Amino acid sequence: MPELPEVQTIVSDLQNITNDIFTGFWSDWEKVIRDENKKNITLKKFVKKLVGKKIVSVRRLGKNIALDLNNKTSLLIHLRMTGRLLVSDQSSITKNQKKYGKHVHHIFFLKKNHALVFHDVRKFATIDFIPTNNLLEKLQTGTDPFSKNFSLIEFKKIINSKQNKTIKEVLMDSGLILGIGNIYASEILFAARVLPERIIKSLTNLEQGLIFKSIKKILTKAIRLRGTSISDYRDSAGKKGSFQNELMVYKRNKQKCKKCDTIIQRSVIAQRSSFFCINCQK
DNA sequence: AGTTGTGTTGAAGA
DNA sequence: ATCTTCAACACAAC
Repeated sequence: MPELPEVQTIVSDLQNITNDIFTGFWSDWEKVIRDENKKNITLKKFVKKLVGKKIVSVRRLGKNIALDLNNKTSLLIHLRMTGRLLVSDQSSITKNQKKYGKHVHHIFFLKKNHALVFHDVRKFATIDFIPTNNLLEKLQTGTDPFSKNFSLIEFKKIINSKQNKTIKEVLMDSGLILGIGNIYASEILFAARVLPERIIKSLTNLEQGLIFKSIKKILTKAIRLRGTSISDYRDSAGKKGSFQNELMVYKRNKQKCKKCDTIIQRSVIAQRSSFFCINCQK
């Protein structure tokens, strides 16, 4: 679930740990810890590089969380599907403890906040240790919807580079636009009154403008409501967001449309579930 | 009880 | 090169 609004919420929460210092690290799934060339780093090496370093800033880069350290390196964390980063003030979490919670796979120990606990059911999340200067070149090349560059003209240029793709695929292509996943793609297209299967070249100028506006509107609202907690997503205090209460179509197939009572349908586009109202969207 | 679907993304295969 | 498929893993729902 962590798409842009969820990652943004966590990054905002993690401003609390800026200026804190790493005192240790534990992991039982070290294969996801890598260097800038995506090569695995041994736990020993990683700990040695990390301990004593101060967190100088926490940033969102697409769906990634960057923790910048005071030695010109950064931890680039991607939560993938089920990752959670929990700031713990429990002194009960100690380095000597043998067993943590069932799905806790990494723990960063901190001087002031005790610990940053990394919970990940499916173990897909990644931790990359990268020189801060090389961070941007290691990332997806798409434009962030909240960057200054993301104008209507730029948006049109981006989507029209994929004339024969469906609008839903293009919205979710992180090489083009950053941060939109399966949930928000469906919600944005409902707000824009455009069906997800529509091919780019079939979209009118008006529809492209509506989709552009809906991207900002839906993502902004979702950030305000601290994200969508359907299954795994939690903020850094372990609390749920509340955008799941505002979903118009996502996972609402066979239910009535909140606007017109038509039954919401599900279809598969590029191997991903898509949800839409055949009456509200054209 | 076995099968299917799940938020992501990059690596492998065509 | 560029496109599609699949693997990484655990679990819930059917």
